[in-house]
Amino acid sequence: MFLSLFPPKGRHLLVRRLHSAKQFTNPSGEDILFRAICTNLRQKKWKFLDSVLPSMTSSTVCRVFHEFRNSPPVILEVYYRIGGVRYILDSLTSCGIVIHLMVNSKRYDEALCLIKELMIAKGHSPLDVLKTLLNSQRDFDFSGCAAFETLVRACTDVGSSRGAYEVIKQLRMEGFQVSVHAWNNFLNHLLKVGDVAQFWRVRKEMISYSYVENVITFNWTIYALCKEHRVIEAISVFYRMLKNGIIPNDVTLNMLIHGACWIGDCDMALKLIQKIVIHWLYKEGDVVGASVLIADMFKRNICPDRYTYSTLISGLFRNGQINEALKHYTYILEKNLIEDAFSHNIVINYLCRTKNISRAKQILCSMFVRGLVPDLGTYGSLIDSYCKAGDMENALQTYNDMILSAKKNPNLVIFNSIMDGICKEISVDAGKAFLSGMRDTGLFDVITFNTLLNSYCAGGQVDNALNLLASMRKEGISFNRVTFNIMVNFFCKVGSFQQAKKLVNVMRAQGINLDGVTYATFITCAMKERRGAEEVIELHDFLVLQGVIPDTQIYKEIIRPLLLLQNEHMLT
DNA sequence: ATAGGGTTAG
Repeated sequence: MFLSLFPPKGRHLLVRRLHSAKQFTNPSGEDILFRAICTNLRQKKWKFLDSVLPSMTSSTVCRVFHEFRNSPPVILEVYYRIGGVRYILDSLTSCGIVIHLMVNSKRYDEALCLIKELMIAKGHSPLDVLKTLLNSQRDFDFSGCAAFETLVRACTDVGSSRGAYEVIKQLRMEGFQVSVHAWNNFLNHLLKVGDVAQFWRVRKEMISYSYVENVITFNWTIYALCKEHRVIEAISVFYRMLKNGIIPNDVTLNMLIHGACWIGDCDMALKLIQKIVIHWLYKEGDVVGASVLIADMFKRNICPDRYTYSTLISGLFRNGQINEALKHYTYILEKNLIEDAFSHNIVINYLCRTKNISRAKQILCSMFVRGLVPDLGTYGSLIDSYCKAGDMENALQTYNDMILSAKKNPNLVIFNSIMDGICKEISVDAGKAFLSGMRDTGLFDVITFNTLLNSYCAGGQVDNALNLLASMRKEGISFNRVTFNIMVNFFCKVGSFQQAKKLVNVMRAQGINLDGVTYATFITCAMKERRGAEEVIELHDFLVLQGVIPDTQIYKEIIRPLLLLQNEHMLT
């Protein structure tokens, strides 16, 4: 088999030389191998690679890539034949070439994978990878920003907001213009991880570079304002959008409805639904060419859809307008406007949150009756509420029903719910075993680890907690705010406020902002520890200086009285 | 590309 791969002439000699190349990794051996590979590749004799694979080092691969740098198909073929990442991971140059080629041939997922491996398995920083990509772009005449933008995406995928930002900044310094698309993706990521403050900074920066916002940018802006309950401003952004000649779409409309529900103005939401988005525009009178735009929206069939109604119902529940919510739910049931499980899930989830699991189960049954298949969200809500109620038996029963009767495979969220239930209701060791099962399925994330970490901390198992943190790092799972909050809580609870403060510094250095939970953790622990007023206030000052917005309730109930007391003291 | 439900921390 080995022999048939060689050209007949001189076959014997080549095999012998190859054989010695295998045994003695001297430079000439590698040279012979390299030349043999090149000759065979030029003749498109791919199978030759398979046979010499055991003798190929990453430096040979790198030389081959360099040799064929102007023949992308050859390099990609070699890359796949040698089995992908592991043979080239040691050589940043090879990786740079392959990433560019993958992106140019629109194999984004594979490029993403390779970049992530470089960062996770090899520990290269995002800026290291960028440098490599810039070098190979220069050395091999690649063009465009697509490879760099894939790197940004890889950073956000592994949870490194800071890495993504650094890459974008560095690219700017190198004179590259990242696309609006890439900025939008990054903005989306910041909203996803809940870093609204950073969202605003990045958006401002993007505009300061005179990027033209498109409909997606505007939609994210409206969404961010709605999330912060700044609906009036969201509406004014909507107007600005019209003025800029950017036609809002159904997503824009649904986001505004979302915002209206958040501030409890469901009437406004309803009006938006009835598209009264016209009367109202004319009344404001400041919209140039509104009629044209609105006519266009009509043409594009922007009307209430499944998102609209589920957004509204969910908003009503959140505002405590239960009857209103149920009224709309019944309405869409009667009118047969429901196409999927979503609206049912919202009701089920409300019932679960209010510990009405039996009624939630009734809705599940009614879904079957209506011929509507419950989805993972339906089961997820039920399973989680059983777990939270400490009823692992029913949680696992529902889990089995889902798999056996509904033939649905659990997803990450459901695994995480069960993980939490197991840790809290069974044992942390059982949780650890469950994690290894999750690892086997490839479904685990930072939440999974946080859940187990929290259990270790709650049980005072410091060594296990630290080991878990180390393995997170090894597997490329970035710590998030919750990870830090768990550790801060641990240190505060054992009275090591100094350690907890050190952690806060690490958080800040990693670009993770503190939040109300961090604040509440410090202050409530200090109170429980019966620390003196002076120390508690000092902690408060420290946190405020770190940029945290104090939790309103804690500030009112604890800090303000302490400050008043201190003032009185100073006066007397 | 973007929007609705379900997972971790006080």
